[in-house]
Amino acid sequence: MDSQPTSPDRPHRSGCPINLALEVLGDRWSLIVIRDVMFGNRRHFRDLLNGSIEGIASNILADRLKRLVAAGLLTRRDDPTHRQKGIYSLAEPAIQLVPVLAHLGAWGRRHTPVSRDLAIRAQLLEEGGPALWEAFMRELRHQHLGTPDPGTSVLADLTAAYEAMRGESA
Amino acid sequence: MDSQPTSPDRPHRSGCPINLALEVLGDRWSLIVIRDVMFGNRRHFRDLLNGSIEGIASNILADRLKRLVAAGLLTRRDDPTHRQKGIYSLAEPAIQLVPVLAHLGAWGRRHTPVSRDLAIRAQLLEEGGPALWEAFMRELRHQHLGTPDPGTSVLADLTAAYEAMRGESA
DNA sequence: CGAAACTGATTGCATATCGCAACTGGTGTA
DNA sequence: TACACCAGTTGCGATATGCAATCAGTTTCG
Repeated sequence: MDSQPTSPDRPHRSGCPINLALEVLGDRWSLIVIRDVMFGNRRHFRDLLNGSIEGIASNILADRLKRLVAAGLLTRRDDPTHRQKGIYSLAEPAIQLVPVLAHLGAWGRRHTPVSRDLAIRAQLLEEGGPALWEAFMRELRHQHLGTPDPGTSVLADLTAAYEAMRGESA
Repeated sequence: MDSQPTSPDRPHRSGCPINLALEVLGDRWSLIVIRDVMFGNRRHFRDLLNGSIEGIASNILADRLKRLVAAGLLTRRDDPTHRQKGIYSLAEPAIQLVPVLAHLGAWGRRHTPVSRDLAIRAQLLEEGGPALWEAFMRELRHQHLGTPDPGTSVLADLTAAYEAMRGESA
């Protein structure tokens, strides 16, 4: 039984916004899972487990999904095509992490030894700026919350750029 | 002997910018320490230990300072007024976390039960936007890296607002 | 000088979490 | 019926955390 740094009943360390954000997201896996749901559109347990380039363990994944659902960042609903499967979706708070992830990616690109193919999405996201983030967030709301189709697809562009970059260096 | 999730010799989980950023910052204390150096201008071990509203333990603080110095986010120099003291300063990579912290604070303010007084700085930082962040970063470079005095002081404004808010609710 | 207070840390220990691998019980497919 | 696949759990050794006590060197002050 994995329990976590911030269990629902534990008192908060402080009322500071940065601290409280860290109490939810401040570990080595939570944002990785959100990233994979967001940019990789991985919606099932197995997708997230097998598609994880960082190699998340199944118990950690199970625990993080549980926690993130409890924290209101993800929602889970049954998959109608498979009785056992659950479909995980981003909730609005997670969608509002787009600017955080964009800046975090930009920082990583500048200050850590990133690989070229994996950095291209961060670069496009950074260069697109707040306008692109907003478009992306609209798209995520459509995909995950069922709001009207915004028409454009930032995600497709990001994925295409990544695939192109991957093909190039292969 | 505390060692840490990302020791210098351990291979990286992946070359993804977000992952690599998380390998440096993805724990419950690293960004708290950076926040306190940045916004609280705490430059000594004891300042950080005693001033910590979240109550960081001394061994964790010692370990994080060591790690952050090793990662190039902080620098440490001897204090000329006290042979034993070290003065910790933000290095450029840490200063470039300002937008990340601003967004993270904004997110926390929106989606977690923040306290009013501690949220005011996040609010001002959010409302100020990128222009204010740049001014703040120039100020941090002056304070921590010894670049020319930019004249303005964002930090003073943030601190004053916090003090005012604290006095109000007292 | 010498005691007391303060400095940046370190140590020991109980508890919690992580990472890994094996496993469980249920489901879809042929 | 057999088999591959599914979400998720369990057990366990290694590692990290939280807490209190402690350490040795430094400064202060009588």
